Order: sequence, then C-alpha cells, then structure tokens
Amino acid sequence: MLTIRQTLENLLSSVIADISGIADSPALVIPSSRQEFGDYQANGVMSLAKRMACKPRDLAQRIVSAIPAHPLLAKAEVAGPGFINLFLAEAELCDRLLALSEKPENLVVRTTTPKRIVVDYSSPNLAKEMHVGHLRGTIIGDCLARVLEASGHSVIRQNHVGDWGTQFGMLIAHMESLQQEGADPGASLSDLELFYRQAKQRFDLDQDFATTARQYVVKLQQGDKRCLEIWQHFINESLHHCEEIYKLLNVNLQRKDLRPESFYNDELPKVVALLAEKNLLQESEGAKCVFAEGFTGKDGSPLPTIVQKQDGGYLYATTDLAAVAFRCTQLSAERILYVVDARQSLHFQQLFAIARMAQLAGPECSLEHIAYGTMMGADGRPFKTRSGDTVKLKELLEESIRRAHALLTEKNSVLDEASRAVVAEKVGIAAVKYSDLAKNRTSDYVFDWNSMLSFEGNTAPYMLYAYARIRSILRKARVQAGASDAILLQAQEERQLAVKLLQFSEAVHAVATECYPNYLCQYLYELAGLFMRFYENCPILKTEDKQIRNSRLKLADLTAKTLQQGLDLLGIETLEQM
RNA sequence: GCGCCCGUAGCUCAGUCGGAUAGAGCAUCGGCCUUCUAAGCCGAGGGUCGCAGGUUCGAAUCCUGCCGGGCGCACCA
Repeated sequence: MLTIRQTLENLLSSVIADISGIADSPALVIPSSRQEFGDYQANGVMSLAKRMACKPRDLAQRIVSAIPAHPLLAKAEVAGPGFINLFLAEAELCDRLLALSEKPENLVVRTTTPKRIVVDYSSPNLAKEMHVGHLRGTIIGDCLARVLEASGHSVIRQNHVGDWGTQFGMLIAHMESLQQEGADPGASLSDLELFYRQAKQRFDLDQDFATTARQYVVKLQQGDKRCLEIWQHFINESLHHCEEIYKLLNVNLQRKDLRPESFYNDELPKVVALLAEKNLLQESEGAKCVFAEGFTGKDGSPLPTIVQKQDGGYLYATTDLAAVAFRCTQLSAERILYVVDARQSLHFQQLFAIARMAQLAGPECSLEHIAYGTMMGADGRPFKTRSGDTVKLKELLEESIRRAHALLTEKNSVLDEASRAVVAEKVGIAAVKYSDLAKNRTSDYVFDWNSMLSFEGNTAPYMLYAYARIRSILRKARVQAGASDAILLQAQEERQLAVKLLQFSEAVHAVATECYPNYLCQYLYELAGLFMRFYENCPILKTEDKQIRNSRLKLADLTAKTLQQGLDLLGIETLEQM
C-alpha cells in the first residue's frame, strides 16, 4: 500500500527514466500549490530539461503523453514553464475512502523499510522537579515515538534520567543535616525544588557544607549503604513526581523505559579504556580527553571532549558514549534520536564524532540530534516567573487547566459541572501540548499565557471542537436503510475534504522522516478547516437524499477518525463533547 | 576569536529541502445563528521575506559580504 503521492511519484519517475535514460531524476510530486493546478503537481521536469538540454515544455509534453493509464489519475497536463499538473480520478478517491472507512486501522500507511529506532527523550534531572524546560523535549519526543511506531517502526523509548553526580552529594548532605536537626525527611521532600534550592544555596555559600557534599558523592560512588539508601529515597520521590506529570501530560513513558545515568556506571571505565586502546585518548591538563577533528575552543586551540576529570570522575560525555554503545549493540538500534535542547548541539557533534571514531556506532546506525529551541518570556529571555524563578511544569499545567475551565464556563458549554472539570483538564493539557508541537521545533519561541492558552485559530481546542461537532452529528445520525455505500463528491467542499483525508499518511511520513511534529499539526489544522467549510456548506442530517446523506456521514466519520488518530499521534486525547 | 541558530504583516508564527500570485491565527473593519455545537464560517485592509550583491528559466529558501538578535565553546548536565 502506497500513499497517493508515492504512487504518482513512482508512476512519473518510471516514465521519466524511460524517456530520459536518467534513473535518478525524481518527478518531485507534491500537492498542488493552488487548486486550479490540480491535486498534485510534478516539479522535476524543468531541471531535467536543463540536464538534457531540451525545452522544458516539450519534455513535459512527452512525459505527459507517455504516462500509462492509471486508475488514480484522471488527467495530467503541462502548465507554466514545464510543470505537470495532476488531477485525481474521483472514482479512485471514492474507492480509497470507502476502504479506509471500513478499515480505519489503515489510515497510516506502514513503511516498507521498518527500522529499530531508539528515541531518547524527556530525561529530566531527578535532583529537581520538572520545570517548563522539560516540556518540549518530553512532548516532542513522545510525539515522535508515537509517529514512528504508527508508521511501522520498532521504537525503543529511553528515558535517560539524571540520577547521578555531584548534585546528589549535595542533596544527601542537606538531608543528613536536616535529620540531625530532627526534621521529618518525608515532609522536607514534599517540595523537591525548594529542597534543591536550599541545598544549592548552602553548597554555594558554606565551604564546609560543600566539602561534606563532595565527600558524600565519593561515598555514594563507593556504594556506601546509608548514602545509597538516602539516594534511592530521592530517586523514588522524584520518579513518582515525574510519573504524575507524565500521566497528566498523557506521555507514554513508563518504568521499563527508564535507563538512568547510573545504569552506565560500570561501563564508564571500559569506555575510557576502549578509547585508549583505539589511540584516541590524550591527557591534557590532567584530564583524559579525546580531540575530535574540527572542533576549536575560545582561543582557537583544539577543543577536547573530557571523558575523565583530573580527580578521576567521569562526565556526561562518557555516559553518553557508553549509552551509544549500549544502544547500538544491546538494543540493535539502526537510528538513535536524541530529543534534546538545541543548546547542546556542540556536545552532540562531538559525541557523534567520537562515537564514529571509536566505532561505538557503526556506519549503518544513524545518530541524530533532534534539537529544539528555548521557551522565552515576553522579554525575549528564557521563560521565568515574575520573581525570576523557573516555572514548575506542574504549576504551568494546572494554570492551563484552570483557564480552560473558566473558558468552558464562559462558553456556556452543554456540559454539567462534573464533566466540565474532566473536559477542562483535557483541553488545558491539549492546549499546552499543541501550542508547542505546532511550532517549528528548531526555533526559540515566545511563551506567554495569552498566546499559549488562547483557544482560537490553530490550537488544540479548535481541533477538539471540530471533533466534538462531528461526534455530535454521528450520535444523532441513523444510517438510512436502503442507501448504498457509495461516496459522492459533488460539492467542492466534499472533494477537497476527501483529498485531504487521503493525505494523512503523507503528513505522518514526513514527521517520521524529518522529526518535525508541526507538519502533522499543520495537516490537522487544514483538515479541520476543510471540515468546518464542509460543515457550513454541506448539510448532513437535514439532507433528504439518502445517498448524499450517507456519503456525507461517511466523510464526517472518516474525518473524526483521522482527527482522532492524528491528535493521538500528538499525544492529545479527543473529547466527545465540549 | 571560532562555531551553530535566527531575522517573513502591528503582534505570534507557518512556509516539508529552488517552483506558479509568500500563508495562518490574534488584533482592526464588515457580513452570517428560529436550521447538524458561533471555541465556528465568509469577506476586507495589512509584506521591498533585515540590507546589498551573486547563482538561474525561477530565490523567503542556495552562495558571499554586511547589519541586528540568540546560543555554545575544559573538567556541571
């Protein structure tokens, strides 16, 4: 099974290969930029004509004449300087829609080249509470994992949580001293963020405390029982907090997906040994480093990647190298996606370079940094509260839910109070997720409550509303006896909606290949928009003609299913009523 | 100093890798609810795609140089 685009691309490309004798000249079939140009257009002819030194329009005409009859294609014509405009056959559109209507599980066409893909995402630091900085990585990664899975790939989620290192010595030291003062440790951990801040403050201000903290790090690494106990307590508390957030966010990360930094502890000396063995290791200023080619530091000198500190401690580059090896060998990954803040791009460039040099990752495994930009405040600086603190993710989400609730009340929703609370939660969460996923992940973006929690335009509520409207119709509808199963595309709105519905897979595939969730949002927004126009102009329940009524019901139903699946791939739950 | 990213409508953003007349939402103005949920639909105004060159049939997109902004660059992650 292929998408329409793939089918047309294959069809035209083979004609082009026959005529030109050039095998690698793609037809470049894309959806048409304007309606009068048909449903799809082929852009590849003009550059091909250049290579063949002939007139583009003539070549286009030869290609058009040579296209064999195909049930999908009603008409192909040359246009402009050498475009080929492609018009789809209505009968085939109807057949495909009917087939999907009967088997909505085929809405996403599965890839013919499935891979084992590791998606590393969320990966919060367990010493602190999750804050807004964790939002993007968590939901973008979750979306990509869902999309890849739905496209037929084998996905392995890896939540590479930070559960090790200096900061835990600090926390343990603070905990110990609180306990000596007789404080209740459970109560002091009720606010992890506050606890971390207090510990950090003491660490920065109090030399003795800092020394003690460092000693605890060593004891922890040596496996001191008491330290491990306290550490484990922190980890459990923190994980519990993360899981609450994941649940609220509808993020599909579970305990089995956890692969904390500490998991790689035993591997770290081996990584360093291996680097030494491969002659990649150099000592510089007492630290063990790898100098990968092409990296320079501030003063223009070669930039090292430190894998072992002067004091013998390991760094995150070391852990990441161990993780690459584990993922390639133990997990048999063919593609590894690191959904991490764009500010770490240098780190990943170095990491990937070293992983290749040391052959920790073979050439068959693709290593990709799926970078995303920073969430900024209205002042153009990283998003903070008015008092300058980081915003806790939980508080952000709760605020969104509150606002959604207020809006539901204001809109005179048909819902009673109890279900309104449930719906407000879904809408509030969906709004936060969607407004993020709908943006190009690579750019920084300005966050402010008004735009993030706006419920108009290209937003989750718009999509959810479109879905709820359809469901409302479907609940009221009775399929008319005696009506045939045919789908009729008479009105312009019907045809446009139909073509869009059949393009769902194309959007999903684009996300799977390029890892931009906003492609899917864009698609869903356009789909919802076309449905709204269809809804305004093509009455369904009020239509007497049974054939038309049934056909429109099928279109509406398929739109609902597509929206539902599409939103699900974004990690957003649909609602029957709003 | 070197490197990466960015600059598109008053504001917030798209623009899937060079395609035809650059698109949305918000805001502004004007229409559409006794009729399937008006969180909606239709329409209007609003652009020298930072600036200047170059490449070519064609550039917001590629190249060069400027201007402006962000981020990163040795023992944190």
